[in-house]
Amino acid sequence: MSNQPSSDVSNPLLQLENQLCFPLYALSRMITKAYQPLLQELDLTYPQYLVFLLLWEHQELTVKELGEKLLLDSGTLTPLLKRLEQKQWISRRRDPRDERSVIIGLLPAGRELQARACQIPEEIFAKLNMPQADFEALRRQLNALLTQLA
Amino acid sequence: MSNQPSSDVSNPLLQLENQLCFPLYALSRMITKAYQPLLQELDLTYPQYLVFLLLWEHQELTVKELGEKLLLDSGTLTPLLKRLEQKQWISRRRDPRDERSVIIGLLPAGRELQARACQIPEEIFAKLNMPQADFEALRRQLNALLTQLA
DNA sequence: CTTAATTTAGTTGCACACAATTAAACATTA
DNA sequence: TAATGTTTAATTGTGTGCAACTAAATTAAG
Repeated sequence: MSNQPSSDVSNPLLQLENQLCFPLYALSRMITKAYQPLLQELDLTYPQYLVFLLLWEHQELTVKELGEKLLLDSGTLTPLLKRLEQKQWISRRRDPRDERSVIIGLLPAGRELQARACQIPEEIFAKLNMPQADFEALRRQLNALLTQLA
Repeated sequence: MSNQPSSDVSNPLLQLENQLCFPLYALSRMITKAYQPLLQELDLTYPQYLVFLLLWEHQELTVKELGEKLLLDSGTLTPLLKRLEQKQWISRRRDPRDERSVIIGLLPAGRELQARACQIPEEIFAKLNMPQADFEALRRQLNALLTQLA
Protein backbone atom coordinates (compact mmCIF):
# COMPACT_ATOMS: atom_id res chain seq x y z
CA MET A 1 0.00 0.00 0.00
CA SER A 2 2.96 2.34 -0.50
CA ASN A 3 2.70 5.54 -2.47
CA GLN A 4 5.09 4.47 -5.17
CA PRO A 5 5.37 6.16 -8.61
CA SER A 6 2.27 4.03 -9.28
CA SER A 7 3.86 0.77 -10.42
CA ASP A 8 4.65 -2.21 -8.21
CA VAL A 9 7.07 -3.62 -10.77
CA SER A 10 9.15 -0.43 -10.99
CA ASN A 11 12.81 -1.29 -11.52
CA PRO A 12 15.06 1.63 -10.55
CA LEU A 13 17.53 0.64 -13.25
CA LEU A 14 14.74 1.11 -15.78
CA GLN A 15 13.90 4.67 -14.71
CA LEU A 16 14.81 7.52 -17.01
CA GLU A 17 16.20 9.39 -14.02
CA ASN A 18 18.90 6.76 -13.46
CA GLN A 19 20.18 6.41 -17.00
CA LEU A 20 23.47 7.84 -18.16
CA CYS A 21 22.31 7.71 -21.75
CA PHE A 22 19.44 10.15 -21.36
CA PRO A 23 21.28 13.24 -20.10
CA LEU A 24 23.90 12.64 -22.78
CA TYR A 25 21.21 12.42 -25.43
CA ALA A 26 19.26 15.41 -24.15
CA LEU A 27 22.31 17.60 -23.49
CA SER A 28 23.65 16.88 -26.94
CA ARG A 29 20.40 18.08 -28.48
CA MET A 30 20.16 21.12 -26.19
CA ILE A 31 23.66 22.23 -27.08
CA THR A 32 22.95 21.77 -30.76
CA LYS A 33 19.91 23.96 -30.24
CA ALA A 34 22.07 26.58 -28.51
CA TYR A 35 24.26 26.73 -31.61
CA GLN A 36 21.32 26.94 -33.99
CA PRO A 37 20.61 30.70 -33.92
CA LEU A 38 24.31 31.49 -34.28
CA LEU A 39 24.81 29.03 -37.14
CA GLN A 40 21.64 30.18 -38.87
CA GLU A 41 23.35 33.49 -39.60
CA LEU A 42 26.01 31.53 -41.49
CA ASP A 43 23.40 29.31 -43.17
CA LEU A 44 25.04 26.27 -41.55
CA THR A 45 23.65 23.30 -39.67
CA TYR A 46 25.46 21.93 -36.65
CA PRO A 47 27.01 18.87 -38.38
CA GLN A 48 28.01 21.09 -41.29
CA TYR A 49 29.73 23.38 -38.77
CA LEU A 50 31.71 20.41 -37.42
CA VAL A 51 32.85 19.59 -40.96
CA PHE A 52 34.04 23.17 -41.39
CA LEU A 53 35.91 23.13 -38.07
CA LEU A 54 37.97 20.28 -39.53
CA LEU A 55 38.38 21.86 -42.96
CA TRP A 56 39.45 25.24 -41.58
CA GLU A 57 42.16 23.41 -39.71
CA HIS A 58 43.26 20.93 -42.38
CA GLN A 59 42.29 22.55 -45.74
CA GLU A 60 41.76 19.14 -47.35
CA LEU A 61 40.44 15.83 -46.01
CA THR A 62 39.02 12.73 -47.63
CA VAL A 63 35.49 11.62 -46.85
CA LYS A 64 37.03 8.71 -44.97
CA GLU A 65 39.13 11.02 -42.80
CA LEU A 66 36.14 13.24 -42.04
CA GLY A 67 34.18 10.14 -41.11
CA GLU A 68 36.90 8.89 -38.79
CA LYS A 69 37.21 12.21 -37.02
CA LEU A 70 33.46 12.86 -36.71
CA LEU A 71 32.43 9.21 -36.27
CA LEU A 72 30.02 9.54 -39.17
CA ASP A 73 29.69 7.27 -42.20
CA SER A 74 29.29 8.05 -45.88
CA GLY A 75 25.53 7.62 -45.65
CA THR A 76 25.48 10.78 -43.55
CA LEU A 77 28.44 12.63 -45.03
CA THR A 78 27.85 12.21 -48.75
CA PRO A 79 24.51 14.08 -48.91
CA LEU A 80 25.72 16.67 -46.38
CA LEU A 81 28.85 17.34 -48.42
CA LYS A 82 26.86 17.54 -51.65
CA ARG A 83 24.74 20.29 -50.13
CA LEU A 84 27.90 22.22 -49.19
CA GLU A 85 29.24 21.67 -52.71
CA GLN A 86 26.04 23.09 -54.22
CA LYS A 87 26.59 26.27 -52.21
CA GLN A 88 30.12 26.49 -53.63
CA TRP A 89 31.64 26.29 -50.16
CA ILE A 90 33.62 23.09 -50.69
CA SER A 91 35.03 21.08 -53.60
CA ARG A 92 34.74 17.33 -54.12
CA ARG A 93 37.19 15.51 -56.38
CA ARG A 94 38.57 12.00 -56.67
CA ASP A 95 42.11 11.44 -55.48
CA PRO A 96 44.05 10.76 -58.71
CA ARG A 97 46.36 8.40 -56.78
CA ASP A 98 43.44 6.38 -55.45
CA GLU A 99 40.23 6.88 -57.35
CA ARG A 100 38.22 5.34 -54.52
CA SER A 101 38.84 8.35 -52.29
CA VAL A 102 37.07 11.69 -52.54
CA ILE A 103 39.03 14.71 -51.39
CA ILE A 104 37.03 17.52 -49.81
CA GLY A 105 38.59 20.95 -50.10
CA LEU A 106 37.67 24.48 -49.09
CA LEU A 107 36.50 26.93 -51.75
CA PRO A 108 37.04 30.67 -51.12
CA ALA A 109 33.49 31.20 -49.84
CA GLY A 110 33.94 28.31 -47.42
CA ARG A 111 37.25 29.65 -46.17
CA GLU A 112 35.71 33.07 -45.61
CA LEU A 113 33.07 31.56 -43.35
CA GLN A 114 35.75 31.11 -40.70
CA ALA A 115 35.99 34.83 -40.07
CA ARG A 116 32.27 34.98 -39.43
CA ALA A 117 32.35 31.88 -37.19
CA CYS A 118 35.23 32.86 -34.95
CA GLN A 119 33.02 34.45 -32.30
CA ILE A 120 30.78 31.42 -31.94
CA PRO A 121 32.81 29.53 -29.29
CA GLU A 122 32.77 32.51 -26.93
CA GLU A 123 29.06 33.11 -27.47
CA ILE A 124 28.27 29.47 -26.73
CA PHE A 125 30.47 29.50 -23.66
CA ALA A 126 28.57 32.56 -22.41
CA LYS A 127 25.26 30.80 -23.01
CA LEU A 128 26.39 27.75 -21.01
CA ASN A 129 27.10 29.95 -18.02
CA MET A 130 29.65 27.49 -16.54
CA PRO A 131 32.93 28.18 -14.80
CA GLN A 132 35.82 27.74 -17.22
CA ALA A 133 37.37 25.08 -15.00
CA ASP A 134 34.17 23.00 -14.99
CA PHE A 135 33.93 23.35 -18.76
CA GLU A 136 37.48 22.12 -19.23
CA ALA A 137 37.10 19.27 -16.76
CA LEU A 138 33.91 18.03 -18.35
CA ARG A 139 35.34 18.37 -21.85
CA ARG A 140 38.37 16.32 -20.90
CA GLN A 141 36.29 13.68 -19.12
CA LEU A 142 33.96 13.27 -22.09
CA ASN A 143 36.83 13.20 -24.57
CA ALA A 144 38.54 10.52 -22.50
CA LEU A 145 35.40 8.40 -22.40
CA LEU A 146 34.94 8.93 -26.12
CA THR A 147 38.43 7.77 -27.09
CA GLN A 148 38.14 4.86 -24.68
CA LEU A 149 34.94 3.68 -26.32
CA ALA A 150 35.85 4.44 -29.94
CA MET B 1 58.03 28.81 -39.37
CA SER B 2 56.30 26.61 -36.85
CA ASN B 3 54.93 23.23 -37.76
CA GLN B 4 51.31 24.12 -37.22
CA PRO B 5 48.35 21.99 -38.37
CA SER B 6 48.95 23.69 -41.77
CA SER B 7 46.92 26.90 -41.32
CA ASP B 8 48.27 30.24 -40.18
CA VAL B 9 44.79 31.43 -39.20
CA SER B 10 44.10 28.46 -36.94
CA ASN B 11 42.03 29.55 -33.95
CA PRO B 12 42.29 27.05 -31.09
CA LEU B 13 38.73 27.85 -30.05
CA LEU B 14 37.60 26.73 -33.51
CA GLN B 15 39.29 23.33 -33.33
CA LEU B 16 37.13 20.25 -32.98
CA GLU B 17 39.48 19.00 -30.27
CA ASN B 18 38.62 21.92 -27.98
CA GLN B 19 34.85 21.84 -28.25
CA LEU B 20 32.59 20.55 -25.50
CA CYS B 21 29.79 20.05 -27.97
CA PHE B 22 31.57 17.44 -30.07
CA PRO B 23 32.29 14.76 -27.45
CA LEU B 24 28.71 15.18 -26.21
CA TYR B 25 27.38 14.75 -29.72
CA ALA B 26 29.63 11.81 -30.55
CA LEU B 27 29.20 10.05 -27.20
CA SER B 28 25.45 10.37 -27.43
CA ARG B 29 25.47 8.65 -30.82
CA MET B 30 27.92 5.98 -29.67
CA ILE B 31 25.80 5.09 -26.67
CA THR B 32 22.70 4.95 -28.83
CA LYS B 33 24.61 2.55 -31.05
CA ALA B 34 25.56 0.45 -28.03
CA TYR B 35 21.85 0.07 -27.21
CA GLN B 36 20.88 -0.78 -30.77
CA PRO B 37 21.60 -4.54 -30.83
CA LEU B 38 19.84 -5.01 -27.47
CA LEU B 39 16.82 -2.95 -28.51
CA GLN B 40 16.63 -4.65 -31.88
CA GLU B 41 15.60 -7.84 -30.11
CA LEU B 42 12.62 -5.94 -28.73
CA ASP B 43 11.94 -4.26 -32.09
CA LEU B 44 12.47 -0.88 -30.43
CA THR B 45 14.46 2.19 -31.41
CA TYR B 46 16.34 4.16 -28.80
CA PRO B 47 13.86 7.08 -28.53
CA GLN B 48 11.02 4.56 -28.40
CA TYR B 49 12.82 2.84 -25.51
CA LEU B 50 12.98 6.17 -23.64
CA VAL B 51 9.22 6.56 -24.10
CA PHE B 52 8.68 3.10 -22.63
CA LEU B 53 10.94 3.83 -19.66
CA LEU B 54 8.51 6.62 -18.79
CA LEU B 55 5.37 4.61 -19.52
CA TRP B 56 6.51 1.59 -17.49
CA GLU B 57 6.94 3.95 -14.57
CA HIS B 58 3.84 6.11 -14.99
CA GLN B 59 1.34 3.94 -16.94
CA GLU B 60 -0.23 6.99 -18.58
CA LEU B 61 1.21 10.29 -19.75
CA THR B 62 0.04 12.97 -22.16
CA VAL B 63 2.08 13.83 -25.22
CA LYS B 64 2.88 17.13 -23.54
CA GLU B 65 4.21 15.38 -20.42
CA LEU B 66 6.32 13.01 -22.51
CA GLY B 67 7.66 15.99 -24.41
CA GLU B 68 8.56 17.83 -21.22
CA LYS B 69 10.36 14.85 -19.74
CA LEU B 70 12.21 13.88 -22.92
CA LEU B 71 12.70 17.42 -24.24
CA LEU B 72 11.06 16.44 -27.51
CA ASP B 73 8.25 18.17 -29.36
CA SER B 74 5.12 16.81 -31.01
CA GLY B 75 6.80 16.88 -34.40
CA THR B 76 9.03 14.09 -33.16
CA LEU B 77 6.67 12.36 -30.77
CA THR B 78 3.48 12.17 -32.82
CA PRO B 79 4.85 9.95 -35.62
CA LEU B 80 6.90 7.90 -33.14
CA LEU B 81 3.82 7.26 -30.98
CA LYS B 82 1.71 6.41 -34.01
CA ARG B 83 4.21 3.70 -34.93
CA LEU B 84 3.96 2.26 -31.41
CA GLU B 85 0.17 2.42 -31.64
CA GLN B 86 0.22 0.48 -34.92
CA LYS B 87 2.13 -2.29 -33.14
CA GLN B 88 -0.58 -2.37 -30.46
CA TRP B 89 1.95 -1.50 -27.77
CA ILE B 90 0.35 1.77 -26.66
CA SER B 91 -3.03 3.47 -26.83
CA ARG B 92 -3.70 7.06 -27.87
CA ARG B 93 -6.91 8.77 -26.80
CA ARG B 94 -8.06 12.33 -26.18
CA ASP B 95 -8.47 13.40 -22.58
CA PRO B 96 -12.24 13.78 -22.17
CA ARG B 97 -11.66 16.58 -19.65
CA ASP B 98 -9.49 18.49 -22.12
CA GLU B 99 -9.84 17.41 -25.69
CA ARG B 100 -6.63 19.17 -26.64
CA SER B 101 -4.54 16.60 -24.76
CA VAL B 102 -3.74 13.10 -25.99
CA ILE B 103 -3.21 10.49 -23.31
CA ILE B 104 -0.70 7.75 -24.08
CA GLY B 105 -1.32 4.48 -22.23
CA LEU B 106 0.33 1.06 -22.15
CA LEU B 107 -1.40 -1.84 -23.87
CA PRO B 108 -0.70 -5.38 -22.56
CA ALA B 109 1.95 -6.09 -25.20
CA GLY B 110 3.70 -2.86 -24.30
CA ARG B 111 3.62 -3.65 -20.61
CA GLU B 112 5.09 -7.08 -21.27
CA LEU B 113 8.08 -5.52 -23.03
CA GLN B 114 9.35 -4.43 -19.62
CA ALA B 115 10.18 -7.99 -18.59
CA ARG B 116 12.28 -8.41 -21.71
CA ALA B 117 13.99 -5.03 -21.23
CA CYS B 118 14.96 -5.35 -17.61
CA GLN B 119 18.42 -6.78 -18.35
CA ILE B 120 19.36 -3.96 -20.71
CA PRO B 121 20.78 -1.51 -18.12
CA GLU B 122 23.22 -4.11 -16.78
CA GLU B 123 24.28 -5.14 -20.27
CA ILE B 124 24.93 -1.54 -21.25
CA PHE B 125 26.85 -0.90 -18.06
CA ALA B 126 29.03 -3.91 -18.85
CA LYS B 127 29.66 -2.59 -22.36
CA LEU B 128 30.75 0.80 -21.02
CA ASN B 129 33.39 -0.86 -18.87
CA MET B 130 33.46 2.04 -16.36
CA PRO B 131 33.80 1.95 -12.58
CA GLN B 132 30.38 2.32 -10.96
CA ALA B 133 31.53 5.42 -9.09
CA ASP B 134 32.62 7.15 -12.31
CA PHE B 135 29.34 6.23 -13.94
CA GLU B 136 27.34 7.73 -11.07
CA ALA B 137 29.49 10.85 -10.87
CA LEU B 138 29.21 11.51 -14.59
CA ARG B 139 25.48 10.81 -14.59
CA ARG B 140 24.93 13.29 -11.76
CA GLN B 141 27.12 15.92 -13.36
CA LEU B 142 25.33 15.67 -16.70
CA ASN B 143 21.91 15.65 -15.06
CA ALA B 144 22.84 18.76 -13.10
CA LEU B 145 24.00 20.55 -16.23
CA LEU B 146 20.85 19.44 -18.00
CA THR B 147 18.44 20.76 -15.39
CA GLN B 148 20.46 23.96 -15.16
CA LEU B 149 20.16 24.56 -18.88
CA ALA B 150 16.59 23.34 -19.35
C1' DC C 1 48.29 -12.61 -64.55
C1' DT C 2 43.96 -13.92 -62.60
C1' DT C 3 40.92 -14.54 -58.91
C1' DA C 4 39.38 -13.31 -54.52
C1' DA C 5 39.23 -10.19 -50.76
C1' DT C 6 39.28 -5.47 -49.13
C1' DT C 7 38.56 -0.62 -49.21
C1' DT C 8 36.00 3.45 -50.33
C1' DA C 9 31.90 6.20 -51.70
C1' DG C 10 27.49 6.26 -53.05
C1' DT C 11 22.49 4.83 -52.76
C1' DT C 12 18.21 3.50 -50.59
C1' DG C 13 14.99 3.23 -46.98
C1' DC C 14 13.55 4.28 -42.43
C1' DA C 15 13.29 6.87 -38.14
C1' DC C 16 14.26 10.61 -35.76
C1' DA C 17 14.75 16.02 -34.63
C1' DC C 18 13.07 20.35 -35.19
C1' DA C 19 11.42 24.86 -37.28
C1' DA C 20 7.30 26.66 -38.95
C1' DT C 21 2.57 26.46 -39.66
C1' DT C 22 -2.28 24.97 -38.87
C1' DA C 23 -6.40 23.88 -36.39
C1' DA C 24 -9.09 22.71 -32.63
C1' DA C 25 -10.10 23.26 -27.72
C1' DC C 26 -9.83 25.95 -23.87
C1' DA C 27 -9.18 30.30 -21.08
C1' DT C 28 -9.50 35.24 -20.45
C1' DT C 29 -11.45 39.50 -20.64
C1' DA C 30 -13.91 43.37 -22.07
C1' DT D 1 -21.24 36.12 -24.43
C1' DA D 2 -18.32 37.60 -28.04
C1' DA D 3 -13.75 38.58 -29.19
C1' DT D 4 -9.12 37.68 -28.24
C1' DG D 5 -5.41 35.11 -26.76
C1' DT D 6 -3.31 30.68 -25.22
C1' DT D 7 -2.50 25.83 -25.17
C1' DT D 8 -2.07 21.41 -27.32
C1' DA D 9 -1.35 18.13 -31.19
C1' DA D 10 -0.83 17.41 -35.75
C1' DT D 11 1.26 18.46 -40.21
C1' DT D 12 4.85 19.77 -43.51
C1' DG D 13 9.42 20.20 -45.08
C1' DT D 14 14.40 19.85 -44.45
C1' DG D 15 18.45 17.66 -42.70
C1' DT D 16 20.63 14.40 -40.41
C1' DG D 17 22.04 9.32 -38.65
C1' DC D 18 22.52 4.78 -39.75
C1' DA D 19 21.79 -0.11 -41.46
C1' DA D 20 22.02 -2.57 -45.59
C1' DC D 21 23.34 -2.83 -50.09
C1' DT D 22 25.83 -1.68 -54.56
C1' DA D 23 29.70 -0.62 -57.43
C1' DA D 24 34.17 0.74 -58.55
C1' DA D 25 39.07 0.74 -57.45
C1' DT D 26 42.78 -1.32 -55.17
C1' DT D 27 45.36 -4.96 -52.95
C1' DA D 28 46.65 -9.69 -51.83
C1' DA D 29 47.06 -14.57 -52.88
C1' DG D 30 47.87 -18.26 -55.63
